[in-house]
Amino acid sequence: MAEQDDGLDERKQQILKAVIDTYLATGEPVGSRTISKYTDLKLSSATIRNEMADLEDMGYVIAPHTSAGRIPTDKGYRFYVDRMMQIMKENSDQIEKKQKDLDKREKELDDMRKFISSKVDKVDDLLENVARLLAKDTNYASMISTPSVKGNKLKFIQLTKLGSGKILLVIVMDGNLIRSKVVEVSEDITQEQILKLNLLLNTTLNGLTLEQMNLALLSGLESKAGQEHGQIIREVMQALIESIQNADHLQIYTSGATNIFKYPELSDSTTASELISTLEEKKGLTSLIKSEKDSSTEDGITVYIGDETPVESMKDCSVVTATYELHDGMKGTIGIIGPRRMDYQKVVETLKTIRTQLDDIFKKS
Amino acid sequence: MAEQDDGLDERKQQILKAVIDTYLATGEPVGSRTISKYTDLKLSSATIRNEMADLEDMGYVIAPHTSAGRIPTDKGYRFYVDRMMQIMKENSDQIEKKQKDLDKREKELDDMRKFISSKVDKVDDLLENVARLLAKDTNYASMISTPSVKGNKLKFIQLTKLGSGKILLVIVMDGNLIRSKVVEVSEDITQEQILKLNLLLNTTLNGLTLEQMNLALLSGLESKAGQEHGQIIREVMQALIESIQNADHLQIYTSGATNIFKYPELSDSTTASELISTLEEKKGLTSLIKSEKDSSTEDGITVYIGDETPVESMKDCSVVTATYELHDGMKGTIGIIGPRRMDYQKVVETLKTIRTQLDDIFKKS
DNA sequence: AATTAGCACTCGTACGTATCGAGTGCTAAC
DNA sequence: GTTAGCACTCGATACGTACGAGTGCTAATT
Repeated sequence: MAEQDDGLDERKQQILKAVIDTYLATGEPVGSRTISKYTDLKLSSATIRNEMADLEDMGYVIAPHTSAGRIPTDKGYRFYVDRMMQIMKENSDQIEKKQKDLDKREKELDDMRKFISSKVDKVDDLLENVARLLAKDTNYASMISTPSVKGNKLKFIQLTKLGSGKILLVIVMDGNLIRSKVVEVSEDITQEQILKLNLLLNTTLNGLTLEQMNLALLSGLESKAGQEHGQIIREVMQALIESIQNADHLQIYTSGATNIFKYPELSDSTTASELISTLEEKKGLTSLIKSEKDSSTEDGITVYIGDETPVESMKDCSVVTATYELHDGMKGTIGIIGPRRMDYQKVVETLKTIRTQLDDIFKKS
Repeated sequence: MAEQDDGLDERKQQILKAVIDTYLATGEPVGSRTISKYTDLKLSSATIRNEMADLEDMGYVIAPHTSAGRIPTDKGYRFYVDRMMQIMKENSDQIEKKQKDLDKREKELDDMRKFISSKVDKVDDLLENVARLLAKDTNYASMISTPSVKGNKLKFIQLTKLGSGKILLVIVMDGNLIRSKVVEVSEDITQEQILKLNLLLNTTLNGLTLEQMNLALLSGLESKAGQEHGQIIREVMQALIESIQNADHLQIYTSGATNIFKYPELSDSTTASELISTLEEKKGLTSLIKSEKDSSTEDGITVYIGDETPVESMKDCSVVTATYELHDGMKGTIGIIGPRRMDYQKVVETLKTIRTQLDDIFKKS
């Protein structure tokens, strides 16, 4: 009943929640009268006013100008996200939500299944479509990164003579990921040489992860093979090394960038332009992709509010990211980018179900 | 001296050109006084006014409101592009342009060379970078499509047993384009079967273009192979057929979408949103990709002005496209999307040099 | 002591009016 | 055929007023 951590007593919390909830819905500063009616707590606007003044002093809300209602500050949002979303989770307004959830999930699953059928060699398409789906579903912008394959095990390497001076190099990894390349060599290589090389490579490298094939191992292999087979082999090995090192080239898909125009606070032409640029260019998004550990929430979902985001151009946004897992520790990142006043609850939920589904898909393949 | 086609005498043409030129530069309606000073034709503003009134009657320019200057209509732009740009080409203001051109081209060439070094298996990266370059260079939005490989000849097909129930399928085409896929089959196939199949496929299909491998040929092959080798083979063939038919999946890269914010007439939030959406989604851009023939200009460069563009959301834009050639008739399309008042001359020139460079790169590989 | 009613005050928004100036069309003079 | 001159139009800009939502504070109420 009395003061809790952060000095917010029960009632202040309720009022803060009310402010944020209605602000999320309307996007406009919310006044004391509104709350006095909206909530079940039977309090007059005057009382609310006093409390809100306190909340403002404590930095949870702010009034854009003297005679306007209050809007949440980043601190307010943070409190809301950290403290209040779990409470809601356990709470009881799920009667109506259950049904909605079921419908939505059903639809999502359906959409997903369509793309599962198009199998593994189209991971790219799958991810792209997931991004699209997310964006359409949430009305925010979405991004998704291809999972790292660094931890993937090598299944099979094959060199094939293609014609004069050209050799086809194919690398197959766990999860049926394929990388292929045509290598041009200065001299011809004999059929026999290729066969031997194939054998050597497969016996030496098979089952290793890309990580384990460090430079030392590979260049050791290169010189060894070169000793036996000469200069051309060295060229081939060099190409192989390059291929393996480039195999992990991370890709990022985005969708729904234009959703930001649905939120006036982001529609201003320079803000929008910068935002869309970073979404288009993709490079800037890498800082959102998570390394193993820093999953701040237990379930690998992170919420960045306003300035907290590592991406400069998203200072006026909030970003929610989740990781999905391929198999052993290979992670990709999904992200939702929207206005500060995004529906955090819905986004977190959506992200969770999508993540689960992706996990399932990849585990099967 | 007298009336030419379209009823525009020499002087009217000069005035029209002046209007358009200064409007391209400023983006604001241009008045009679401005032109009277700007041009070398020694005419008072009053005379210009009369001429401009005529031009308005004929539909080449329009006044946004009573007391404003004139801006070009689509018809005006069209005339400008069709008639006047060749003239300028031959004209003499190239003294200053030459140097600028040289610098620019040099820079472009340099940038290109960097990416040529990264060779053919990165066509995608190359094209993406060309798009970026174009966008940065012109300050408009750019798009570029991967060339069709329908006309590409098959060089090599290879099936490899990968493990139980899995077969690696690799297709190599002219220009070292590779498509690969892992095929899952219900039963194991023997090593011997695979070798025979490899032989059969290569001897039958080698040198054919993807186009020539029509369904009839392939399914004939399928049943023939199936007869000899049973059910599993049929599955493999089926996968092959799919692969070949999907091999030509066209990709489109875009860049600089946010450049449109540099032009107020496109910055309005709904216009911008629609435009950026179609650039982001890419699907809508396919109508810009050209079939062989309809190169309206001799050199395969097409200029769409305003409503002329086949893309709905670009009604307020102009679009200039060019085709580049891989080798035998395989074409890709480059496009620039900007405001009606785009610098047509510069864009056409830039497009031409880029196209030439692309042609060169691909001819070498 | 906490809550509430009441009220003066603030400030953003909408709207009407006045002013300004760029540019036109037209007429008459050259 | 060209140009000077002038009345006129109309968007843009600035300013003043009215309105209303919402506040903060004080005094009354429970």
